[in-house]
Amino acid sequence: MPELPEVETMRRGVLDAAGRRVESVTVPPCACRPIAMSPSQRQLDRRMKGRRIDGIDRRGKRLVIVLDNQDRLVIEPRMTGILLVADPPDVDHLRLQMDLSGAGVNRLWFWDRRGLGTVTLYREDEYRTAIDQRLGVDALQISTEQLRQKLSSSRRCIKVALLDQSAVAGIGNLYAAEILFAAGVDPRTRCDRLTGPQWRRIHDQIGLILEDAIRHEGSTLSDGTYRNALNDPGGYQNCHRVYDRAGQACPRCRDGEIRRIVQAQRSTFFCPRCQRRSGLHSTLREDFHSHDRSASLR
DNA sequence: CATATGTCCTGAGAGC
DNA sequence: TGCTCTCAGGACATAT
Repeated sequence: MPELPEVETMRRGVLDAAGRRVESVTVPPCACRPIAMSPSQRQLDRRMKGRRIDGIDRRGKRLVIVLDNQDRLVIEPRMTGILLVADPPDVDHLRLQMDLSGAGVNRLWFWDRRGLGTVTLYREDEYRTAIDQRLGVDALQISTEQLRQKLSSSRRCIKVALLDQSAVAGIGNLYAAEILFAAGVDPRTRCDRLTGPQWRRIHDQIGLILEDAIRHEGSTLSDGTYRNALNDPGGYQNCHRVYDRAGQACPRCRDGEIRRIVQAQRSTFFCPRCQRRSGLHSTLREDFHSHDRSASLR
């Protein structure tokens, strides 16, 4: 389920494509129905052929390929989409192929088992209105004050609000759970009841957890779907402390059990002992956070 | 306006 | 063994 760390890993994995020219954009023969693509493959090919790739950016969970005429190809991996320069896990779910000029990395593939991903080519002004203005500040760029300003008047639970891409872009279900655990905040806390220190801890942990996950090249869950551009699994799944660990002992307090609840039709995992609604926290909790920080930087 | 719910999709795993 | 059912959660459309 690519979230910010996985998409950032994809971006880094295909950076070699920058500076090359697009030779063709095609849909490989595959058994699946086509993914949502706009405009059509024929139009994509026509508009991109011969263009130089000026940059490969990321905004939240979206990968943005910037062409020399300032058109932008936006790839949304959603649940199972990945970008590859190596051979794909199978050829049955290849959705798009981009052939590039030059030696070395001269082919990019978008592979997506479930096919919920999308590929869209925007002109510069379309990109501004459809992507730039609709998405919140990237989770790695947002300040504590910006985060607070966006969410502190909301009545939603903090876990649900963190998934709102128009507030802050890049956090999904998995990292929301890990961030709130590290921040010691109960995921059911309403945004408008969070204290200043809680907002600060949440903001700190957004940066620390996401950066740590990027260092580990993202999370490859038990279904093995997520891969980096070389088709290698990530490593951050071994660092998860609450996600998909219901019933296991809490890695911090050891006594409590990780609980699974459902919020907005999505699983939330947390430790009821370590994650409190109250803004007050004990000395023990401070120890937890300083320990947490050094662990994250390891 | 803010917030909540339904929908798409495929394959893994559970239960019988 | 093979069938049916449920679930995973990204983003958006529609409903409240």
